[in-house]
Amino acid sequence: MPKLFTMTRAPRKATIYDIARLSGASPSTVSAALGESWRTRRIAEATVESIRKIAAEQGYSANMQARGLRKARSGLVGMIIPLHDNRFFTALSQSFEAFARERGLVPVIASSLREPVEERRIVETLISYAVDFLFIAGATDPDSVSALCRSADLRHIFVDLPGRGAPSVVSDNHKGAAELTRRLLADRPLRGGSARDRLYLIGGDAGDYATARRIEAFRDVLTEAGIPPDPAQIIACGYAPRSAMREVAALCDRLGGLPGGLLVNSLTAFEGVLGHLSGQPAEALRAMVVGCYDYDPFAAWLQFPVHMVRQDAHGLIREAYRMIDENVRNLVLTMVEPEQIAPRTFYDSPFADRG
Amino acid sequence: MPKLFTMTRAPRKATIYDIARLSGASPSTVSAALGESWRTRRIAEATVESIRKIAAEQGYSANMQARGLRKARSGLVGMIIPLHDNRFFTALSQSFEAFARERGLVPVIASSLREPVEERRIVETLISYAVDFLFIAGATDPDSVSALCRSADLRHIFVDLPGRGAPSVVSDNHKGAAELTRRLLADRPLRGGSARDRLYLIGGDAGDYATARRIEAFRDVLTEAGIPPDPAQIIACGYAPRSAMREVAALCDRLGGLPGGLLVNSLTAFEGVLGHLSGQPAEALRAMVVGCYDYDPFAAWLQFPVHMVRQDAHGLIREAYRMIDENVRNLVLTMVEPEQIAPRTFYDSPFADRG
DNA sequence: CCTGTTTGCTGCATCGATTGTGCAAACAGT
DNA sequence: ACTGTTTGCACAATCGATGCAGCAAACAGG
Repeated sequence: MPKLFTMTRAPRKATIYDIARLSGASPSTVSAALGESWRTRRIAEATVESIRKIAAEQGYSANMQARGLRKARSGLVGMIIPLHDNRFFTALSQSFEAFARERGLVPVIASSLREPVEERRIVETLISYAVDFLFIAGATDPDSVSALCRSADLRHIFVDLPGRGAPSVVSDNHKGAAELTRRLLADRPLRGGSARDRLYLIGGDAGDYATARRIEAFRDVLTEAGIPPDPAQIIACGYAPRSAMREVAALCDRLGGLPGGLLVNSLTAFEGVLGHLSGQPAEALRAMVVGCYDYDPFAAWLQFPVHMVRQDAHGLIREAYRMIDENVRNLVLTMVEPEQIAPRTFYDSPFADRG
Repeated sequence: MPKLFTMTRAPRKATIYDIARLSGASPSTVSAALGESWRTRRIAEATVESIRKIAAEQGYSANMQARGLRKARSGLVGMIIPLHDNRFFTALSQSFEAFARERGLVPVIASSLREPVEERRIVETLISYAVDFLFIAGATDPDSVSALCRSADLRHIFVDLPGRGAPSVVSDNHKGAAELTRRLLADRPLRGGSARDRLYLIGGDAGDYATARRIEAFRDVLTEAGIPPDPAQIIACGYAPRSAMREVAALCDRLGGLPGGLLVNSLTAFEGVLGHLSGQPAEALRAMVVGCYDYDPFAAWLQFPVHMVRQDAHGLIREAYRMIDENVRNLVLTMVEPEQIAPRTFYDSPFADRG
C-alpha cells in the first residue's frame, strides 16, 4: 500500500505574483482576471481563461488578509451569543451560519457567557478583524456595545433583545408568554385558593429585556383572569441550572409540596428545575402543570407533559439579514412571533435532514 | 434625556501612524511599544508608557489583517463540526472556544452538515484566512481534508474520529459502548428467546468510525454474554431524526411490539426514536431498557429511564490543544474515556454557572 | 498618411503592521 | 581628548491584493 502522506513540507502558497510569472501577465491583470473586475478593466476573455486555468492548476486561493487589508472589509461576519450549550442559541448559530454561507461570508460565532467584560473584549476583537457586520444576541449591555461598534463604524443588529443603538429583531416575548400562561391556566385553573394552588414563574433575570416582557405578560394574563399574582410567584433567579434547582427546592419547602403550576423561563433553568422535580413522586408531578419558554426536543417527552414555546430562531436571523441586505440604519424594532408547542409534539427543525 | 447616539460618522480607526504622529515617535517605535518586542528593540520604558497612554486614549486596536498579512498567521483558529444543533458538538464548541480565548486566539467554528463538498469549501476558506490551526470533528473524508491542509502547511488535529494524515484524539467508543451494552443487559438480560426479547442498536452510519467501533463493542459484549447478535439487531440508519423514527416504527411493526431493549447511537437519532416511543403506552415503555450514546440533560429525565454515555468533550478538546501546544506532528491516536451516566442523574457541565 | 479612439494590459501606490538595518547621541574606558 | 560600546530610535522593505493612471498597439475615419 502506498504511503499516503509524505512529510515533505508544502511549498509556500501560490500568490498572484506566482500566477503572474507562470502566465506571463502582470499581477494586476491576474488579480482582475481572478476577481469580478476583469470586464470593466477590459481584460481579454482569452487572457482571463488562461489565467484562471493556471490558477486552478496551482490550487490558488486568495489571501484574505491581504484582500481585507486593501478593501477594508474581511468577508467575516460576527455573532455574539451567551453560550453554545442551549438549543435556542444553537438554533440561532445554525441559521446565522447558513445565511452567511449563502452570501459567501464566513461566520464567526462568539459566546460571552453573559460576562460584560468578555462581551466587550469580543466586540473589540471582532472589530480588529474588520468583520463586515455583527449580530448581537443577548448582550448584557447593548448601549455600550453599540457605542463600541459605532466608534469603528461597524454595522450591527440586535437579535432577541433590543438595543437603542441599532436596529433590533426580537421575539414577541409578551405574546409568547401570555399565550403560554393562558394554556397553563386552561389546563388547570390555578385560582390561588392557597399558596400551593398558584402558578409560579421561575428563572431568568428580571433586568433582561426578554424576561421582563415575559414577566409582564405573566402578570397581565393572571390579572385578566382575576387572579392578580403575588410577587412571590415570580422567581427570577437567573439562568444557571444550579440556582433554579435551589430555588425550586426552596419553593417546595415553603409550600410544603409541589406548586400547582410552573412556568420555567429558560431551558437552562429548566435543567435545574428538572433535577429537583425528578426526585418527586410521579403522581405529585402529574398533579402539576408545567410550561417552558423555549423548546427542546427531549424536554418535549418528559415524565410529565410540558407546554413549550418555540422561538423562531430561523425567522429572527432571516429578518436580521434582511436588514443588513437592505441596509436598514434607523432604529426599527421588528417582532417575530414565537410558536406554541403542545406537550409531546415532534417538531422538525429547519435542519432536520441533519446528522 | 440626552440623545444617546448621534449619527455622526466615526472618524477612520486610529492606526499606528496616527499614534506615531500624536506621540512624536515613528510608526515602528509605536508598533514595538504596543507589542511585545519593545524590550528587545530597546525602546525606553518611558517612551513605551507614553505611547501606550496615547493609544489607549485613541482607543487604538491593531488591524489584524495587516498584522496577519505581515506575520503570515492570523490569530484565528478553526474547528469543523457536523452541526450546531446537538449537545455533544456544542459541548465541543464551548470548550474549543474557551481554550482558544485562554490563548488569545479567535475561534471560528464551521458546520459542514456532513456534506463532503461543504467540508472542502470550509477548509479552503479557512486556509484563505490563514487560520493558525484546525480541529476537525466529524469529517466525512479525513484523508482529503488532510491533503488540503498539508498543501497549505496547516496544522490540524482530528477530534472524535481519527484521520490518517494528522494526530487524532478520539473517544474510546468501544469501551463506552461495551460498558453501556453491559449495563443494559444487567438491567434486563435479553437472551433472545424471541426476536422481541433482544437488544437492538439503532442510528448512526456503519461507515463512520465511531459508529463502527460501537457496533463492534455491541457485538463483542453480546457474544461474550453467550447471545451472539443477529445482523437484524443492528440498524445503522443514519443520524437524522426522521429516519430513526421510521426505522424504529418499522422494527416495532416487524416485532409486533416494542423490542426488549434499544441502544440508540446518537442524540439526533434518539429524537426520532422518541417521536415513535412516545406514542406507546407507558407500561410497554417501562418493560423496555433504553440506552443512548451521548448525553443530554433533558433526555436524562424522560418517562422511562435512559442509560447514557457522556463523552468527555472538554477532555477531547483539551488533549487536542495539548498536541498543538506541544507541536505534536506524528500520527498519534489519543483515547479519551467517556463516562457512563446512570438514568435520572443531574450532571453539571463544565460551564454550569452559565446562563 | 495622419489624427483620434478603443482595446488590452502594465506600473505603481496603497492598505497597516512588522522587522532588519543603520545611525546619531550618550556614555564608558584609558 | 579619543576610541569603543551601548542606548534609543528612525528608515525602508515587506507581506499579497487592489485599483488608479497611463501607455503602447490596433483600429477607424477622413
